[in-house]
Amino acid sequence: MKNKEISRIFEELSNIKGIEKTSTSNFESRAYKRAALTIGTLQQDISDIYNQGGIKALMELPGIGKGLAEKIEEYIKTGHIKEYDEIKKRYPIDFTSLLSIEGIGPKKAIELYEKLNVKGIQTLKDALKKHKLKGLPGFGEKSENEIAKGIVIAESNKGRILLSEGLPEAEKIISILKSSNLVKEAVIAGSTRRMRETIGDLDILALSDNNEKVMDLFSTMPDVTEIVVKGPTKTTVALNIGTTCDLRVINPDSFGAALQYFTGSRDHNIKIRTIAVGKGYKLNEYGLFDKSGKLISKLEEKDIYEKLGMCYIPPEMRENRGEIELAEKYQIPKLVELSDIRGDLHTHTKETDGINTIEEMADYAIKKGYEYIATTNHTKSLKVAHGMSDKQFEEYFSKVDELNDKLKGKITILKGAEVDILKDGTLDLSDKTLESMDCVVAAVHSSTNMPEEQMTSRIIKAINSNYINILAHPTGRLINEREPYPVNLSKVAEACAYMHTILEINASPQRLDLNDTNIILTSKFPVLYSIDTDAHSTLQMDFMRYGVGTARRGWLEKAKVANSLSLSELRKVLKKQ
DNA sequence: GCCGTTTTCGGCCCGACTGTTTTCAGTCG
Repeated sequence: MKNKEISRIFEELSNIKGIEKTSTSNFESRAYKRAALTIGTLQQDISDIYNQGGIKALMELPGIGKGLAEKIEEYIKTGHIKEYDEIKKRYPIDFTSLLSIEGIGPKKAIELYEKLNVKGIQTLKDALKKHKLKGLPGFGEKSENEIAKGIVIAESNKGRILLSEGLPEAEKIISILKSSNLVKEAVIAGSTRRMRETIGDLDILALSDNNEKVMDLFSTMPDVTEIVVKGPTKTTVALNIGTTCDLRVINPDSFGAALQYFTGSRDHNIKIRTIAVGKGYKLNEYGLFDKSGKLISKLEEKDIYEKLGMCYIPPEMRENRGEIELAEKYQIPKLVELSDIRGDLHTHTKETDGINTIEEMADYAIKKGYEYIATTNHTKSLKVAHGMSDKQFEEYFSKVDELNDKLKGKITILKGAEVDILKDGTLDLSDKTLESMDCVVAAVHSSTNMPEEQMTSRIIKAINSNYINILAHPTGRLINEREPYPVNLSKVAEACAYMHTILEINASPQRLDLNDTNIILTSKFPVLYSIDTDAHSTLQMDFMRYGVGTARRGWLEKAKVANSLSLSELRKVLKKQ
C-alpha cells in the first residue's frame, strides 16, 4: 500500500505551501491537505485504483484533480515526486514528528530549522537544553516551557483510545458538571457521540450562565493532568486516561447548531454545509443563518436537518457514506436500539475462562431485563482458556437444565458453546454434542496466519457443516493490537445467508467485530446479525451498548438483529426453520 | 490545486486562544 506514504508527502507539501506567501498558496495548501486525508483514509490500495482506471480513476476521488492525480501517477511509477524531493533538499525536516508537538506548526518548525538547525525531536531537545529558543522572534520563555511539555506529551501519546475508555470518562465529566448546578445542560459530542470504535479526544458542550466558574471546575477535576488552553468559551485539558477533553460553553440560541457542528464527522459537516450554502443559508457552529445573515434562532439539531430538506440523521451514521443522500429522500432506516435487545447469545462462565458462575450470569441477565442468555464456553482445543470436552459439556448442561427449571418464568438459558473452527474447517466437538445444543457459536482462534483463500474456505466449510448458528468475531481483529486475519467476507456472508448462519457483531470493546464497514459490506446479503458481548464476567454484559453503537454505525435495523427477537421467534431461527 | 443546479473563473470557514506583541501572528479544531 502506497496510500500512507503518498498521504504523508501531500501532508508535508501542504505544510510548505501553507507558509508561502503567494495569493493562492493558502488554498493550495488546503487542497493538498484535503487530498492527504482522502488518500490516508482510502480503503483500497491507490495503486490498484490507478492500475485499473489510470489518471481518470484517480480524479474521481474527492479532492484529487488533474495536478494531484499526475503527482500520484509519478509516485506510483517512479517511487518519487520531483517537487517533494526538491523541497526536502531545502527543508530536511521531520515534519511529522515536529508537528505532533502541541504548539509547533509549520512556520515555527521552519523557523527552528533555519535559525537553529532543528530537524527533528532530538535536535529540538538539544536546542531546548541550551535555551537557544527564547532569543528567536516569536519565542519567549513560556514557549520554551510549553514546547518542552509538548514533547513529553507527544512522546507518551498513546494515540486514539478505545470507545470503552472514552465514553465512561465523558459520562463521568458530564455528571460532575451537572451535579455542580453551574450548568443547565451538558452533552457529549464528537466521535464519542458517533460511537466510533476509537476516540481521538473527548468533546463536551454545556449551557451555563457562569462560564468562568464552569471552566474553573472543569480544569480542576481530579482526572485532569494538565490545562492545555483555558478561555471563557473553550477549555482543553489533558486527562489521565491518555487523551484530551474539550469543553465548550455554548449560547442557548446556538446549542443545536453547535451540537451538529461538534458531533461531526468532518466529512459529513462539509457536505451538509455545502448543501446549506446551495439553499441560500450559512451554517456554522453558531447557527443556521438566512440570506440576510440573520440567525434562525432556537433550532434544534433535528430542525437544522429539516430546514435543509432532509430528515434527521442519527449521529452514528454521520460519516458521509451516503447517509445524506438517503436523508434527502427521507429514507434513513430506523436503527436498532439498545432497548430492542432481548438477550445475549455469547457468554462465558468460570467453567472455562470466565470469572462468574452460570447462576451469577443468569441473575445479572435477569437484572438487565433479558428474556434469554446463551452460555457458550470454549471447547477443548483452546487449552489456554481451559476449553471443555464433550463429556464436560454433557455434565455442564445437566446443571443448566436444573437451573432452567429453577428460573422458569424469569429467564431461559440456551445451551451452547463457542466451538473452535479447527485448521481444517472441522469443529472441535462431536456431532452428538453439537446436536444437543440450542445455540452453537463458532469461531477461529488458532492458525490465523493462513492465506485469504484458505481461511475463507476453512470458515465456509465450518458453516456448511450446518451446525453453526452464529459465526463469532468473524475477522479476529483486536483494535490497536492485532490486524484482522485475511478472509473474504462477501463469500462468508453468502455462505451464511445460504446456511441460515448468523453473523456476530461482537460487542467487546477491543473487538467490535464485525465493524461498521464490514456490516455495511455484508448487509448486501440476506443475513441476520447477533450483537453479543462475549462476556467473561457479569459486568461485561454491559458492553452491549458498544455493539449496538457499532451496529448503528453499520446502518442496521432491528429486523436484521436476531437477538431482538422473542425467544420463540429466536428458537425458530436457531433451528434453521 | 480543486471545483461547478447561478460559475471553466473566481471563489475556497473562520473563530478562539496564547504568547509575545504594542496591534498581531501562529496554532488548533
